[in-house]
Amino acid sequence: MSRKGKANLEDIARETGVSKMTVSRVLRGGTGFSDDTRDRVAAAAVRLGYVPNRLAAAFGSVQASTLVGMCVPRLTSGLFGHVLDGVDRALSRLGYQVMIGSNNHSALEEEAWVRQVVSWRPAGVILSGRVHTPGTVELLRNAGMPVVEIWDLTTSPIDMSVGFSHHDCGVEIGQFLARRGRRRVGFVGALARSDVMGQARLAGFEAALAQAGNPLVDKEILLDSPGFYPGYYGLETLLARSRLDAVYFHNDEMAIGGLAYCQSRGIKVPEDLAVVGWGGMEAASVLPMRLTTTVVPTTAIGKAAAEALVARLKGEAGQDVTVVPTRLVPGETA
Amino acid sequence: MSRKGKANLEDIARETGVSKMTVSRVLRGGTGFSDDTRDRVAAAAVRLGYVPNRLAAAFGSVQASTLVGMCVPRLTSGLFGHVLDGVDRALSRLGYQVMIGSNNHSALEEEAWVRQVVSWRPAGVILSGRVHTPGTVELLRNAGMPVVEIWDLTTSPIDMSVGFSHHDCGVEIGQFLARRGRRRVGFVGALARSDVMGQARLAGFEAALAQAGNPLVDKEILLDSPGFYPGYYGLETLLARSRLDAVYFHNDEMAIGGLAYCQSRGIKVPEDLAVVGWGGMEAASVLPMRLTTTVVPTTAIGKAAAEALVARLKGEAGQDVTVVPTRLVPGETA
DNA sequence: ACTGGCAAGTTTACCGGTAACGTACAGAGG
DNA sequence: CCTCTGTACGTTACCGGTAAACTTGCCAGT
Repeated sequence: MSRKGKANLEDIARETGVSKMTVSRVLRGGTGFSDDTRDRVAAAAVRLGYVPNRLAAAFGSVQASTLVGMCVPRLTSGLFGHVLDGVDRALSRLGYQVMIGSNNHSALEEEAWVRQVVSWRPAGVILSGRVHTPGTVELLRNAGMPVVEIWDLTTSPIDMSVGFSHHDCGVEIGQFLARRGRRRVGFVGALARSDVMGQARLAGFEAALAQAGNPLVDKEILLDSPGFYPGYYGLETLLARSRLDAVYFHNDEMAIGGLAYCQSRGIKVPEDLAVVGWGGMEAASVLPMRLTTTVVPTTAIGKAAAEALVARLKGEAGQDVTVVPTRLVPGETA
Repeated sequence: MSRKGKANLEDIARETGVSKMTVSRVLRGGTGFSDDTRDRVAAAAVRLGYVPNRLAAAFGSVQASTLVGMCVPRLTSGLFGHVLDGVDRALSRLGYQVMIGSNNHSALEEEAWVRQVVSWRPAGVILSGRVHTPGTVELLRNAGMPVVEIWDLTTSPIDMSVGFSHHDCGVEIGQFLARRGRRRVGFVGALARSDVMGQARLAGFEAALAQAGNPLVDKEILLDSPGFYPGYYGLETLLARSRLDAVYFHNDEMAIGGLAYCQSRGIKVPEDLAVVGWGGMEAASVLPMRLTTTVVPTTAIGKAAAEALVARLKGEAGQDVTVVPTRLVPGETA
């Protein structure tokens, strides 16, 4: 055995009396060897406790990498956990491994991550969002590997895009509230400018409200991360400033926080105030009062992204832009 | 430039008029070169758009890998999302990359994942739980790399262990309910036998109740995954069978489902029925009624695991077993 | 008997770094 | 003037697999 005490192809070759290359072909399930050779090689591999070396494989030939990089804004987000799950399931079934990263909603942190991951020469990369630094784009273009941008659809992707339009989500809710006769509408958000996609929802929302003749009355956008407490206090702040009959929240967590505030102050939902969230987190559907929200097909997006990536790797012709539609699910809060 | 159109060390060396090795040393921030050489090499690297090749680096030398594998039971779990975040933050700050996997609470799936990840010759591996197949253990021992088992503490780890005792969590809640005078206690769980750690909590819970003289009256363990609906219907089934004054749930999601059931049936919590969860999910603390639960320091566990791993890699003496204690947080439901 | 063709291999030349070791040169010390 | 020492590099030999080209043996067809 080699000096590291670990068996390699050459050790198996020596054991079996064939060449290294034949062992390589057998272990990768290729052709060009007899059944007898196959069995002897396989037996020797088990006997010697051979562990394949994907480092050497990926290093030696350009297109042998089975590594895929995936970057999400925050790993603690329930939604992205499901996206990640969809990606991981689809890819691991096809023999790929996933290297993760998070960018904290920052294009700069994303570039830093891309720089790291590209140095591993992955087969492809999945990014979240459509906003990237010029450095990121250049790096990925030069690398010449498939790139899938998920979550926020873009018509001019770096390479491929899978998701839906955040802007349209906002429009849909704006129209929905207008149809329901809500006239004094507000918004509670978080992460300030850094969450570009939340901003897109707000922009669509404002546009739809303006179109309907009842522009957004007031908004409260916290610097915090979009959780329960910011929802609670954000609504408190907003209602202290403006009289409203409907509030659209950054996401379901914040909306639930808002509902808690309403309950604590005796504000009747939906009579006095309509509450709408975004995302479709599981908890929202078992609350005493089912939240009106936009359900995002998280796992499906992950799966579709993985499949688009692999299709491109296999040279199959796929579409560059895949729309995975969201669904407005009316609950009891609006 | 080389045939692939991408610059490598040799291209930079040619540009700069030094050797490949000197370029390598400069780019890795070593010693043995003049300031002038450093500047010229760095400039050439930028000019040629050099992208490091970690594949070659990790392949060429045994201890150069900056890859860490991390396997969790389910990527969709909110708790593990936070653990993953803790791991990722700590490791990426130190220049490591994380390769993820999920095993769906199955030791066999875990072994399949370990087999894949080990073939990338990572610097170390983080596993969730203490139950592994003999194949997994052998594979990791032979690989001779640091291994951290997190989440469920074990006194005889493969290598290192970071977490807490699930059994003790169960004991603590059992004693807590006994102290509060609950006499007819039940349990609602999920995932049947496959979630070994949930089983451990149940075992500790039963032991503590028996010790207190009021053994567990009844339990309902579903085959489903531990979510809101299984909590709802699990409690319904259990209460149809047995009269109870307290129920311990597999986790907070299920407990919240149980609370929803209580609300829908007019069961008064905690007067008629005490409800206790496990995990400390954020949503549980903003419900109309704060859930009594065990809060698990998820991010801290991830961070501690990452730090233990890196300490071992750097040859620093660290402890093999790190306890990250959980905290029983009494709410309004028990 | 000769040739062509195929299955079943072998041989060789890399891939891009890094460790280990070798060496040229400048300045210090005797 | 010569040796010694340290700095700043250069050279070489891998790491373990893969692609591509080449060889061998066997059989069928003419």
